[in-house]
Amino acid sequence: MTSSAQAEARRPRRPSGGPESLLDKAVLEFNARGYDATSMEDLSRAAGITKSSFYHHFAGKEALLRAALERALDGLFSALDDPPGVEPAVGPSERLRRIVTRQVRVLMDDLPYVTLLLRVRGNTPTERWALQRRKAYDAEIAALVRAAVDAGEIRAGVDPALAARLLSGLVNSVSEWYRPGRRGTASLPEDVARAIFAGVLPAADPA
Amino acid sequence: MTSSAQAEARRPRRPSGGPESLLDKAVLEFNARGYDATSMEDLSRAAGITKSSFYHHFAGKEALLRAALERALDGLFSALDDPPGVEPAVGPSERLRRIVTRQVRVLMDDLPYVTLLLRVRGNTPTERWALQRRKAYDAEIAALVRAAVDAGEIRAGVDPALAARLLSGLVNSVSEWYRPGRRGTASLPEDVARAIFAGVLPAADPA
DNA sequence: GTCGCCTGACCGATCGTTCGGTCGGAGAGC
DNA sequence: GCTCTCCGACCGAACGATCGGTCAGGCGAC
Repeated sequence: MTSSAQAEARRPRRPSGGPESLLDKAVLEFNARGYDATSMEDLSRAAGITKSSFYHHFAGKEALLRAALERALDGLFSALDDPPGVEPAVGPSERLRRIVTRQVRVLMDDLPYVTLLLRVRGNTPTERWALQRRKAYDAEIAALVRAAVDAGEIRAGVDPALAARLLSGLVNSVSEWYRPGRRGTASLPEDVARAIFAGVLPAADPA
Repeated sequence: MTSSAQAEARRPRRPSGGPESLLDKAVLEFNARGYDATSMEDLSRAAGITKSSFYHHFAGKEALLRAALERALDGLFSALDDPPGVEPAVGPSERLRRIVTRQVRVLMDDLPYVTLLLRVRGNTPTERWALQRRKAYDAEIAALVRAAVDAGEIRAGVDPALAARLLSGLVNSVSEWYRPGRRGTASLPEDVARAIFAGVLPAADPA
């Protein structure tokens, strides 16, 4: 670094803020109105530039969607593995508990991106590609649930396929109401995990 | 009935099948592609008539949505009350259990309509109206959850507001994967209720 | 004839996208 | 220090396509 200008040079000359900032704003618009109902003019207005300027940073509307879904999927799959340095879980049930808490955290951190992913319908090749990757993720969860049932860690009579669907539904539903900055959400990942294993409305212990 | 033709006369001269059949087909298209991404031409093609013929039965696209959402909301609210002749539940917890099972049944019976409702974003006055009615429904559920916690029927430490959201999320997630005609879904309403009160993955009893 | 149902042709508006051109800061040459 | 050139960011105008919706009329049953 011969001068500080080298590091500072990343600052854009105009107020757009670069592709990352544009993507952030676009995803918010997509979530507010829905992808199809959001026009390129909506996006450029939210970004403070003209429609044609937007095409200088992104190839088109679908490229924007692709970039957003990619980020969401990467986040999701990162929840499958323990962070480096952590000793592996003892059984499938404990592994599931860790995944659930991590997935909720991903959902909270990348809320707009994951929300967008969860609403994809499959209208375009990009959307179908995302749907397929999401299906692969769900299959991993389902396999773990099956392993936990087979290991005898789960009460007899629970259908693994149904349990896996309800588990995903419960976890993902957080995206429909969680908003960052809410008080009392620091324990949300653990709260959701507790709801999975003990019930959303567990009966009171007989006093 | 002076002749058998009288009963048969309901059969249309042309293949449309009347407003109800049109609404059924339209809702299926809405769910497959999303409301905004579905054009009136898609709808008329699915119904086997031309676009302009469609306007003979419905005032427009939004009227179609309104009729569908109305049906979904009526179904939802019908789950709040016991059917006539049934003695009332003893406590809020038992009342919640009955509502959950009935709501799942409504979801299974009117799957496309409820699915459409659960995806509404609020872009038009009709959508905002539906969102408002749905919010009122959720408030009823939340009040019941609070009552169950206050009555001491739920394990101490459970946050009523969070529990109500997770409950709705778990129940409504059924719409994302349930398809009529699946085997082993006769017990689904009770299975979901069990997951709410005992957990999606309840720990095995120590043998 | 009349009425219910249906049709093809057409409307203005808006869609995602493209294109030619403007603007201003950065770097090179002197 | 002062030009000259370059280039990335930006813009206005317009493209063909498609959108939701309209309209005047045809056709068959009663």
